[in-house]
Amino acid sequence: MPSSTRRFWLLKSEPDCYSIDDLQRDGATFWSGIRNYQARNYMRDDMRQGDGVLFYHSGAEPPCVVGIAEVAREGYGDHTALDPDDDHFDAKATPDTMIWSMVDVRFVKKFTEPVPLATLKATPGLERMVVAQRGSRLSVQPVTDEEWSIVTQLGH
DNA sequence: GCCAACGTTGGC
DNA sequence: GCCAACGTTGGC
Repeated sequence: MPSSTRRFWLLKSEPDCYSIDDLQRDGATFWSGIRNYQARNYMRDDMRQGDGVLFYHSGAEPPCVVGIAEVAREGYGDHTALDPDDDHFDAKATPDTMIWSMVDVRFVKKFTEPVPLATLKATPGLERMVVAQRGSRLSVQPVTDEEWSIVTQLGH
């Protein structure tokens, strides 16, 4: 795929842990703590600066897409894996291997209308969206151009 | 709080 | 390499 093509993603976060309001306050943040290989691979290999990100609140009532961010820095080593005091410490990670990767994301906008999961599931064109699939636990997900267009229109 | 779905681990 | 057991995620 040409590097000029902008792609789209969905990042999950529990709002009690890190919410869209936290990102708005911070402006940007490093997306650390991902400890799933598929999610890691997307961040390490596929996410490009400027890619669009749907910010999703999991564990919220209701769970919903709450806004937009963008990739501000492409994949690099997640240093929190090296810190024994960190919740996401991984004894297998070393400064040489790192193992885990993260990206930086920058706040773009908060939706005026959050888009609940139930709406995603009920909206034509979003049937195949990863987050709408039963048992979907992946916290970093690809989003198609069409899905991005529909969801960002729904959210405003 | 329940539990289905999923990813990972480890015995064999 | 299989697969049962386990821990975690996350909707409901």
